Amino acid sequence: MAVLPINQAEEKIIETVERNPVVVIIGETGSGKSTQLSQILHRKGYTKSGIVAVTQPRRVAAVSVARRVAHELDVPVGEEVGYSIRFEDRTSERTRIKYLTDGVLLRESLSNPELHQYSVIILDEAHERSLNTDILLGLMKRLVKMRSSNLKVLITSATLDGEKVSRFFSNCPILTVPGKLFPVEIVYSRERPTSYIESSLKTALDIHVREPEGDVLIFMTGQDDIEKLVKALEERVQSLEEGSCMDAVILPLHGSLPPEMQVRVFSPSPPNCRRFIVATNIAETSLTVDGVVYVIDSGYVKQRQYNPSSGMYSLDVVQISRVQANQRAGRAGRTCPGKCYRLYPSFVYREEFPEVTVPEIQRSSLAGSVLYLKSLDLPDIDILKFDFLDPPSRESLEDALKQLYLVDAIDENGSITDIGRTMAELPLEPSLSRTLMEANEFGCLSQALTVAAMLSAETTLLPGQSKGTEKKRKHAPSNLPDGSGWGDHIQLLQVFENWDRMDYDPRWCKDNDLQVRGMMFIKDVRKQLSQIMQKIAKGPLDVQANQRWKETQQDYRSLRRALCVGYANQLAERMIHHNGYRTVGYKSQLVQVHPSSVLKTDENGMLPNYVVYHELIATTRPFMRSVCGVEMQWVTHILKKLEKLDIDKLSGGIKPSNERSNREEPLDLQKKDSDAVKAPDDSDSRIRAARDRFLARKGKK
DNA sequence: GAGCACTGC
Repeated sequence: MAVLPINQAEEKIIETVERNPVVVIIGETGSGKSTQLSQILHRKGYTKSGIVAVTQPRRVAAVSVARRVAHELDVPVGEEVGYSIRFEDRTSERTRIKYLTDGVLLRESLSNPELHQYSVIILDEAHERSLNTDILLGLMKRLVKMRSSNLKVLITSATLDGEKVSRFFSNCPILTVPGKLFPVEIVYSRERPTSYIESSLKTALDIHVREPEGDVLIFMTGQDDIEKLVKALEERVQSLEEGSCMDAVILPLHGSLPPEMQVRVFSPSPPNCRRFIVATNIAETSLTVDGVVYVIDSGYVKQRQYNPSSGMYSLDVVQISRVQANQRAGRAGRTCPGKCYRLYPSFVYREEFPEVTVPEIQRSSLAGSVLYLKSLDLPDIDILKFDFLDPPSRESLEDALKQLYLVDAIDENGSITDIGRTMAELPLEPSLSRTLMEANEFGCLSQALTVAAMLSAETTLLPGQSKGTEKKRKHAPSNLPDGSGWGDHIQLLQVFENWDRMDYDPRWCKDNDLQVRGMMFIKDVRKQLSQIMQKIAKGPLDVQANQRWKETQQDYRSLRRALCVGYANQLAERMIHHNGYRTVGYKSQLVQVHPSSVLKTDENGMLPNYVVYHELIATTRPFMRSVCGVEMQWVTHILKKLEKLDIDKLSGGIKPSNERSNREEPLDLQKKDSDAVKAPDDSDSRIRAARDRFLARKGKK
């Protein structure tokens, strides 16, 4: 075994850990921190009093690092060294070193808040700042105070941002371990490109003609641009004079590519052939492509962000951070010295790029996380004052409280209810966990379990809709069910029921353009949810997928009613005379049913008066994705609750009077929300009525 | 009448 940089620092690490409850360790790629830290502590006897836990943000990483360590210690996986990820617990009573995803550790701390079984907790890759890591950071801060005598916490980061983490943990020491990357030469563009597809194309061809062998990794923002660039590159490479340079293979790489296409990047390039990999930021951290010597960095990334005042997500192309730019450049120096071409001038990097990426906790809806924290019953903790490394905005926390109140997870004073406690046990977002509980009352639990599982992995439906085949598919009627007109949740239910009737035959998935792996995952999720529901009910429940499909009434009334209760925080009301909707409970927004929806109009061409939606997403316009028609009489209860809603009471009765009135205006100005997608102002009813008439006329034409 | 980056329990 080669000696890694971290082993040379072993003594220093041990000494520092023994004297301090928390230590920050900065180690670049190749330092060996993920595999060696746990072993160093194991050798020093830290596994005698408990388990050494190492968290990872991703499942594959947890598994592969655990395997590696087990191999180095020459033990079988699952014995002294094990791992635990969702659906797969490979640990035993003998396990001393345990790798796990941060989500699993969060679940464990729900049933065992002090995490007694662990003597050391290592939060690895903390610089990625995943939502779960950020919550764990806050919990660790409390935990080291409670268990100061018998718990060590190590936080590792790949960037020099350790100062901030150190300050968060009362100025704990920072150790730096060198990495093992080769030098990467940075080449900046002289000016900003007018089109970065063009610019990438030109740079890629320059490399191909002038530079010695080595693969090229190009970072783009999304599938569309990737496909355009791949096509352009293929044409241009072919037109190059034969024999003037080596051959070329061009490979796209992004998340919606089927797995068999993704793994193509792992087979090495044939001799005398250069590979061009055109990728999203999936190649930044999740997938490591070997053989890359050149990186082309567009300087942009597509990022999802949540606007708490409208309840809407948007997917925006934004500038990357300097940390991200360096991470991308580092991909060129893994096997030998490399080169990184940045398609932007150096002053843009220095003066415009933010230092670090905005952490996920400041870009997401926090309903689920807030419910989780409430269910931990942390004494004397007001959720608005929870100690986050980077606190989310007050607005975002208040939005979470409002959502939780509407689904009965907290009462009007902001205290968690029995319903909320049960919801927190389920690994689902609040709307779906609430739906399951209500469905259990209405006798349609088995159907709701299916819907919840399907929505947990929704991307599996109709994959690989490439532009070429799309038109054909539109005309070829799909064999899949249509939700009986009630919308997408019902369709998802019917799809799974059909598969169940085929005894979960993988061929059926293929015949219907459904990804087999995705559907298997859904089956696992459904099973897990069923087990948790049975545990909560302390007895057997009817959870068979197809228990009563023959008798199912065509209107799925009970299920839709359960969905209406669960999605009380995601309700929309149709405008008079046309099929646009306004959101209820948020700053009123004009939204449309997404065109991919199977929701049907009635004989007059009208959609239901009320729908609940799974998600609001602003792309070219604001859309509701996955909708379900609900009945007026179920909605009145929600409207009454909205009237009673008092956000100050919900936040714990503290009126932050001055602070709040001072802050609200500037916050609105700063907000980078869907103002870009201009929804008409709905405040004036006369304007609204006029617009309704106008749109209705337009509709008739 | 549109098209979504990436994770995770």
